[in-house]
Amino acid sequence: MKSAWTIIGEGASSIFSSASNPLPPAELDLEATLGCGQAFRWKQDACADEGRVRWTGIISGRVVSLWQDDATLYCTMHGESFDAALLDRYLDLGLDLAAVRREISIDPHIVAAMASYPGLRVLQQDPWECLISFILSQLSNVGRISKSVEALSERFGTEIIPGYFAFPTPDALARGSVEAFRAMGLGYRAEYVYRAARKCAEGGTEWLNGLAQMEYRAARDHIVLPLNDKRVTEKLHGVGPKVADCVLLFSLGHYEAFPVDVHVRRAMERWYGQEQTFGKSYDSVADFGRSHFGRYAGYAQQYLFHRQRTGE
DNA sequence: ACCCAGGATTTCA
DNA sequence: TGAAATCATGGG
Repeated sequence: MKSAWTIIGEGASSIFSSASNPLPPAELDLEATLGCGQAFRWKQDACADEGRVRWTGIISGRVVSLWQDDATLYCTMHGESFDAALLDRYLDLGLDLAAVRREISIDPHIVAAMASYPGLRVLQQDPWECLISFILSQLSNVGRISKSVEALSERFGTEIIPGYFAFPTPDALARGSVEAFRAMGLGYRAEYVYRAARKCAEGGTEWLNGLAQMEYRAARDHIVLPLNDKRVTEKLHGVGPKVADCVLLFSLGHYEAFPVDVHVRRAMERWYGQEQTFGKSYDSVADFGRSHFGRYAGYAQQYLFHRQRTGE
């Protein structure tokens, strides 16, 4: 997984550029990628350089700003060094997006979905932050999820520079409490967050990161155990198949994962309901998504999700 | 006041 | 295996 892009400059105002290897606009659409609801901490800068929209967020404890023009992606990263590998991994720049689009272009509906924002990329976020974010996502909405993640960061995370907080480590969150989380408006998800924090504070996050090395289905079964499984005491609470799929897709490189929420179910029934009758179970939709779109089904899912939410 | 939200768990047939 | 009730709350 080596990036095709080169880096120019170093330090706090480095430029992540494509000078010797131009970045096709269709390879990265910042607005679609950072604003489509797969990550929750990116904000558009009100005053952008020369009228361009700039996005600022936190990647693994580094404050990062991104903007672009026709052929170049610019990046500034707060701190002493410019970590190109960090950005490369987060944006998954080693993945040939054009090849992915080609591979999932197997019907008019998905082609139409991709046409509006061909540069929408699936991110590869920090698994721990991704896990908590999507535990918070259940029966919620993108705006509220963002507020909750931000609130947790401000209260339990380290302040990197004034006003910018790292997402809290498992240890930091485990120093909180269900009551405190509730008071912050997390609702019944407060207990899920606290238990996940305790588990990862005590047992580490290696087991979570290690899921990237497994086969997709084995990885999901490792997170979501059957109710009568004897290892149920080790189970994460508040993590069912949908949240698991989000974590596997958005942070662990499992492009086959096909998260099915209300929007995706709606989209699937709307555009594929003729050829396929979906049952009520989660996997009746998710399995069809995988068999229909193949190994990059997760990408198809994200395009359909985005179209269903923003399109007509 | 009413409905919906990037669902999961528990209960009961 | 599979419905149905329950969960806590902000935002439209």
